[in-house]
Amino acid sequence: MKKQILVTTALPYANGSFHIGHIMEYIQADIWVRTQRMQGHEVHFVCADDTHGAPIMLKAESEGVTPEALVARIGEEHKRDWADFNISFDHWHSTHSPENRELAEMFYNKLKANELIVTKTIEQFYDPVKGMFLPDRYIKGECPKCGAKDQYGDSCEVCGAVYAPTELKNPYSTLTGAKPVMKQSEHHFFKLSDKRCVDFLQEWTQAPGRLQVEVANKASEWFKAGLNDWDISRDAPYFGFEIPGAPGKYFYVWLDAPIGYLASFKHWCGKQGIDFDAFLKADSKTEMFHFIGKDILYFHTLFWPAMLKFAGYRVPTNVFVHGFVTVNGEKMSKSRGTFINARSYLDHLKNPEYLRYYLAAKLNASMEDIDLNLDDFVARVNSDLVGKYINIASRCAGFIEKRFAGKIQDPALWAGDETLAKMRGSKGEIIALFEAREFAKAIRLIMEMAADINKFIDSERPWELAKDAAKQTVLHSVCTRALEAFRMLTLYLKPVLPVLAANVEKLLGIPELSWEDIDKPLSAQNTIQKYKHLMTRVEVKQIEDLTAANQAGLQAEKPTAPAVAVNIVPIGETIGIDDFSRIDLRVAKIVHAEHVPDAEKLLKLTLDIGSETRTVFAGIKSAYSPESLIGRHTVMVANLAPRKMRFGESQGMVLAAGDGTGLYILSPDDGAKPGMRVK
RNA sequence: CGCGGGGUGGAGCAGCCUGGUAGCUCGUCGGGCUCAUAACCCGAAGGUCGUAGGUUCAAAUCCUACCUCCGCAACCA
Repeated sequence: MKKQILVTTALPYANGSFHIGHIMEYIQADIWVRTQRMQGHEVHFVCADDTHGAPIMLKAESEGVTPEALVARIGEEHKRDWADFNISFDHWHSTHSPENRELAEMFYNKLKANELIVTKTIEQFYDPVKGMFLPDRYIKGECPKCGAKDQYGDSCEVCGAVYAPTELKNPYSTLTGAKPVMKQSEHHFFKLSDKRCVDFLQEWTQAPGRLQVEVANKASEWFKAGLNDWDISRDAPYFGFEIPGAPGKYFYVWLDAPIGYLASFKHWCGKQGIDFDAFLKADSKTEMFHFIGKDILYFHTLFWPAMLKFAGYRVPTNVFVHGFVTVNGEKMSKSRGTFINARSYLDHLKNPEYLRYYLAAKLNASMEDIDLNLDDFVARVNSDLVGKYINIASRCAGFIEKRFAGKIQDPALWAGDETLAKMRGSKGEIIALFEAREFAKAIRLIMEMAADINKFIDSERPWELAKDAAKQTVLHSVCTRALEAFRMLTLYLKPVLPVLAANVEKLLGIPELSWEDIDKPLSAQNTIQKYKHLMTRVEVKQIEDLTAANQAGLQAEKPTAPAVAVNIVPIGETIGIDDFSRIDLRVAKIVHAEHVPDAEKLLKLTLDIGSETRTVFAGIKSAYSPESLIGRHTVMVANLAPRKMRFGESQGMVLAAGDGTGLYILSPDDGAKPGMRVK
């Protein structure tokens, strides 16, 4: 029976370019979607840019453009990127669209009619200079426990203390440097704590066989803690949709983001003449799947199903959760050149199918992180794809083309071949693995078959048969069977490698392959074309260039960034000369510098100040390597009371300038000697 | 004791649910072959399956504790 399926991937936030983490999700979903389509199912695969919220508003402001212009520009870039990775989205929309506004308002009104919207007055930090409420991420201050400066409102990265933003000492807004004040505001909440929601979500998330077990476990943890109401409004100024009947209040970006799935689909329905309402109605027989990363589980397993349910729509059939991409075993890092964005991959590696294959060879249905190991990437692609799989065609197509005028042997002569029959018989297993998102298992199975065919060719020795006029029939048979095997391998790999498959279809002179074609072997109708390379190997050099370019790109970015946004903190209160002279500043020579194990921000410095040496822990790891500091002169506060830290005693403080984005230690002019007083 | 997921030959992974001589790809070494994009085929070396206990006739696999790595931590997006 033909299924009707709606598939989405998580909406990317429209404030930056795609990196391979985004692309991994799209590739995973795309392989799954293509598997379904090849079975003849009706699949609608949509996504959109997530465009609202304070960060986009502020980024647009800093660039001197409107938010609309910013998200339009990013949207165009996104579309080019996914298209170049052969992701088969039917439609790509934007949450800043008429459809989304209409749907968001409707959801809100329906939830309100269901008595699931409540208002409460809350207190929040407010930046009086900027005139806006501040999300926690824009507030910094001194740690209430250890006094470390420039800490965020949730925890201290120096001493590890955890606290609320209101406990920060000398808090300031990272936007203006102003001291934030507490201000009251009325917010709208979605009553997730309502018994109807809790009961429904309990049942929905814990239904056997629906969510991945890890996901269901995580959800049950949340139930134990109790569900809290969800704050869905934000105060102006905010880039988003104004809440109906609540002037100055806007929908929180996360409210309209998932609705954006439906907005995108609705737009697509309009173009295609599909009945949107019938597809989405509560008792619809259609299916709906969301591919997401583990970081946004909460939104997709709690808020979203509850919103759909109580607005009277059908709920997701399932939510497929994946882990994160690491590169060479670690989180992507700009300084190591492993922060690979989509465009730079394409510029250097050219062929998106390398990545599609590599990721497929590693992906499974769990939410484990997946590692892109660059050495392994080269080995795997070259060995599996080129050496094993494509090599089969390369070994045999030439014989058929040159010696048999491109015609394969009469199928009646090899119809009963057991190896081929066995390969055909794997169809069900392979489709099942793709559908279960066990791509790595499917690839292993397929590559095993490719290895078998290479062994077969090797044992039959077509190159020797070719020299013997009496053995032309055997030669014809061997090459024909190998090519038929190649055709099947191509079919099995088609969800992963759509472009390569299309080229193979041309080579073999066959129509577009779908799953049922497994039973339609090559025949006299097909003419094998002259073999041309279907895929070139990945050169190690290309990978080196990619990482080098990423590092170079980072260098180039640096000088421009601070120029746009230097955060000037207001001048402090006036002090007398007496106050100043109490601070004993000395020229210090950094005689040694080293990393502190387990410390995220600290370097341990040994300073020579003439009369003695001091040990100082400085929070400058992010900006300096120890090697680059040794031998330098700088300025330190010599009479600061020693402070015990987790890693030892810090006997002073090194002076450095910074605005939260960069960090620059001070240096005296040449000639200054350790121990000289600075005044 | 915040939560989740890992730790298997040099690298990347499978096996673990349903205990029973440790498997795949790459790399290394030796051999073969030459149709093919230095490819393919055969063989070898290399592992106390993170550590310590426990259950069992038998544990990579089940249980407990610990060590360690990665990621996450809703009222940020």
